[in-house]
Amino acid sequence: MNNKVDCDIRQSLDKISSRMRRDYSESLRELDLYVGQDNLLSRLWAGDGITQMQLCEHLKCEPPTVTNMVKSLEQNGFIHRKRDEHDARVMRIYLTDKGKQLEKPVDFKWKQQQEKLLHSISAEERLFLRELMMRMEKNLF
Amino acid sequence: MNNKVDCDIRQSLDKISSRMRRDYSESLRELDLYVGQDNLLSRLWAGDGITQMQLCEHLKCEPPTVTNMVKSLEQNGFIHRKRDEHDARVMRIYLTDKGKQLEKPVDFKWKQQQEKLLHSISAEERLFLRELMMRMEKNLF
DNA sequence: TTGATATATTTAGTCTGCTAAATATATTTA
DNA sequence: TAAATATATTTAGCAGACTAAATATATCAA
Repeated sequence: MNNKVDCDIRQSLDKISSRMRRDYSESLRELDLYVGQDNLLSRLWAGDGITQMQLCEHLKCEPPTVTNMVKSLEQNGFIHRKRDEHDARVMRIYLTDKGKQLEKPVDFKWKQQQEKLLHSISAEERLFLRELMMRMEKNLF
Repeated sequence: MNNKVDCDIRQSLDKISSRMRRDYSESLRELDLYVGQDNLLSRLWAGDGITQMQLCEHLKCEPPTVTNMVKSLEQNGFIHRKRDEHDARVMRIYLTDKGKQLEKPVDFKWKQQQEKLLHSISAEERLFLRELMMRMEKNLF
């Protein structure tokens, strides 16, 4: 096994993902969003009124991370929090109108970023790439 | 073009890299390192006495990031800083013995992580994967 | 030589992440 | 019912990463 190749794959992965994150982050600033917040909103666009724990699970991150993101999004008026009526430990997160209106522009930016990453890669190659990625995911989780 | 596939590739990439980062981070804590610091040290193992600007370029990050990483590594005794003799603006970074000794254990952990990611993927597949990644890199930079 | 510009680094402040510990509320069990 | 345990969230504090602005030193040009 050529170890140099393995090494380059990992390093490449790191480089690609950090660069994408950076570019995407910059692009999202035009919408007054920070990278990561789009993913949280994305879950809410699919249905809001969910709890912070559910957001944790979806974002695959820890509770304090959600607390901070939610706080920041609320301060910017994209969402609001309401305590659950039946369980006072639980906070439920709802979109504001301002938050709802972000769906289309975020989707556009996402697709733009997507196309930048993959434009030189054919449909068949994308399929194969996706399959390999899913195998890598399985290896990690 | 199937948009769902495109979407999954990006999301997959995000998931894989953040999970790897998390796992690797945890693994590095056994060596009293934080994720990212290994990469900085790695550049020094290839030759120390370089400037912070050179580290920036290698790590593809901004100067304040290097300032903070270097400060933390210095506080933990892995490196030390010395002002350049001919240009007083420049700080040069050197490994301490403690820093030098980390090379092998970090390399071991890196390989471990590498193998976890790729173990179900054959040599030919790795080659192809690497080629695709390099094309994606080109798309981004 | 003085003034303008360029370069290297630091400081301050923000966000995404994390862990550990605190708080508040629910549930279970003795 | 009271105490122990479980669950949801917050707080505090740290790291990587960023931008904008400050600082210090070099260089270049009039």
